[in-house]
Amino acid sequence: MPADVNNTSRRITAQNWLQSASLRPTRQRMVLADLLVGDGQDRHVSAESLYCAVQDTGETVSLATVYNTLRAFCDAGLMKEITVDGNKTYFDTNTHDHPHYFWEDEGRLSDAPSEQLEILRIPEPPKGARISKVDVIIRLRSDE
Amino acid sequence: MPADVNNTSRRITAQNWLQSASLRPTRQRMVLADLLVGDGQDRHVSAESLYCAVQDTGETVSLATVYNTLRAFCDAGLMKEITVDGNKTYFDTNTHDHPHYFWEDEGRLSDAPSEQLEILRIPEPPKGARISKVDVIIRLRSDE
DNA sequence: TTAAGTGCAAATTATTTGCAGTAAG
DNA sequence: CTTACTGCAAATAATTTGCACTTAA
Repeated sequence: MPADVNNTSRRITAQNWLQSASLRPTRQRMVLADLLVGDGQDRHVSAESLYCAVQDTGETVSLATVYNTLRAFCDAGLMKEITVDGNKTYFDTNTHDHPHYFWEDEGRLSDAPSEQLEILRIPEPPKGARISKVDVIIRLRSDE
Repeated sequence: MPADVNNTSRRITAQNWLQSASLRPTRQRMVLADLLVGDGQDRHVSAESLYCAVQDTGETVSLATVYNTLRAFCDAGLMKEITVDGNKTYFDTNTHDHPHYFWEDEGRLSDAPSEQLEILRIPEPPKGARISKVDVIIRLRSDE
């Protein structure tokens, strides 16, 4: 077994994460940041799901602040917004371009193994335009 | 020059299109269907954009009916819903899986040349799940 | 001390729905 | 005739915003 299964040494603290984007470490932001990057795993959340996660910790952050803070994290480049479902906005702590699974039955988003995606060529951008992002979303349904 | 530049012979009439899905050819549906498949081109619309297109023809169809009818066309398999922007729902008359360009500046959706997209391998679905659809969205920004 | 952050309630926006009237088969 | 379709106005749902209060620097 490797020495550092959980990659503790490279784990980013909520504190550092906020600091790296020059965002003030308020109590609310610390609570959210901790839920988002506290264990070093990539997270995919909606405002609502994150709000529920906060409540499970016993802490208090208003729903409006969850919305505003997720926006702030995106503006600061700490997270990326992912559009998969017209009714909800999802946010990803992994800001690199990578494919996603969207579990249609549950409305849940997760990473797809990017090493299993091999794209040889993508359509080139029409003249006058450049590619800002390429989304690959693999929509899943549970077997019957 | 080829004999049939506009592919007239294969062009589907609004009438036939509705008929093929056993949908009653009401005046409103005929107006919308005509705008959607009348010239044999694939169309990408939002409820709002289609509603405006209707008004340009001088015809009248209520916005609610545009919404309901687009839903009905999707339910009948005549169109596909495409999710690219959390604030608006887009519909495509081309029901086959194919890549899209999304012009972020204008909020416009169009087909990307699918022959320029070469995907060698996509992540396999986790056990218990099957792939229902793979979306490839190439987001574009105008230069400078 | 002061600019930024927070929370509430109200506003906004896209879409859906209830229902009474209209039209297609 | 009878069931599906349409249109309006009201309902819904996710997200944003105005503003008075609080807090980090």
